[in-house]
Amino acid sequence: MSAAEQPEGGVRRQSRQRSAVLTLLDELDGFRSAQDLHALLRDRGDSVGLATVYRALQALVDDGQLDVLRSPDGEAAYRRCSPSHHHHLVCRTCGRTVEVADPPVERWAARIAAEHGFVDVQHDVEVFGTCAACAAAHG
Amino acid sequence: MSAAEQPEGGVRRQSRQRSAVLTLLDELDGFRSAQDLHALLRDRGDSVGLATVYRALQALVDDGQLDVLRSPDGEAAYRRCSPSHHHHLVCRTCGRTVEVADPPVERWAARIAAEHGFVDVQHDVEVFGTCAACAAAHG
DNA sequence: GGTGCGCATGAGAATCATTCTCGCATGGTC
DNA sequence: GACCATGCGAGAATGATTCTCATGCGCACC
Repeated sequence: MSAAEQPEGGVRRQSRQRSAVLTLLDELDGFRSAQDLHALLRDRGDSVGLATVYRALQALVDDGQLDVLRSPDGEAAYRRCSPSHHHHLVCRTCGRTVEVADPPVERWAARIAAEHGFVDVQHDVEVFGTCAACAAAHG
Repeated sequence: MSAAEQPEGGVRRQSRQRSAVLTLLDELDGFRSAQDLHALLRDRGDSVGLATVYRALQALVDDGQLDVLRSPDGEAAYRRCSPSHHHHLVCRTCGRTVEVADPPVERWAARIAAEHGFVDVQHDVEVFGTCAACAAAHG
């Protein structure tokens, strides 16, 4: 833990557990917590250790194959998504997620940062709401 | 935990510890974690329990006097700020923060949500970067 | 097809932030 | 000045995530 940050790791080995995690995420369309995913895997018979789920998720995040979201109570939620830059519109009732890619926000963030002399800018945008289906069911 | 969510609390009592937390936050201009704040209070001689710091912070957040930010490693960070709606531009090196209030993003979020049939919309935007001072010091 | 190396796995312990418990102190009110 | 609810503090409890370490197994090579 002093210097080398393994530039491109070694081989990323294929394993039953990792494909199980990825497969499960492919079938779900909302953000799920690591604990949730672990429970779901157990349910469907794919016995996987909790630590392994965390490791698999981190590896996938590193690869850019997953997006992470931190719920207000501190739990991390993961979701399979396209590798290009985008943001999320999340239903706070059913968890359904829509990927949103919109140049205006990107430009806005860049402009705001530039105005204040900030460089090397990243941004983080999430929009929460109630989707049409849930709003209808609720009313 | 069944029904009553004390609508407007009772009396919010004044105490040495609460003012100490608020005073400290007034003097700092970046986001600080609860643990940090607790340590700082101890350092300056204001002996305050950790639980009390958390309670005070939550009360202040409820009052809208503080903003909360969740760092990627799951720690919550707090900062004194204006009560009106705004977002933050945060220096990832020194933690310096600039409040940004800009109508375009608000409109963007509302539009995106509307396009997908979402209602009752909230959004969460943070912009991270390196401020001019830190960029200069670093290069 | 067989062998070996090294990363991956898994169970449980460890860690860390946060919340809860409970008895005591004290602010604010009458 | 007394009373009662709310705040305090120390430490235990909780819950998510990470670490440890012995064993398992994917994959490259023969």
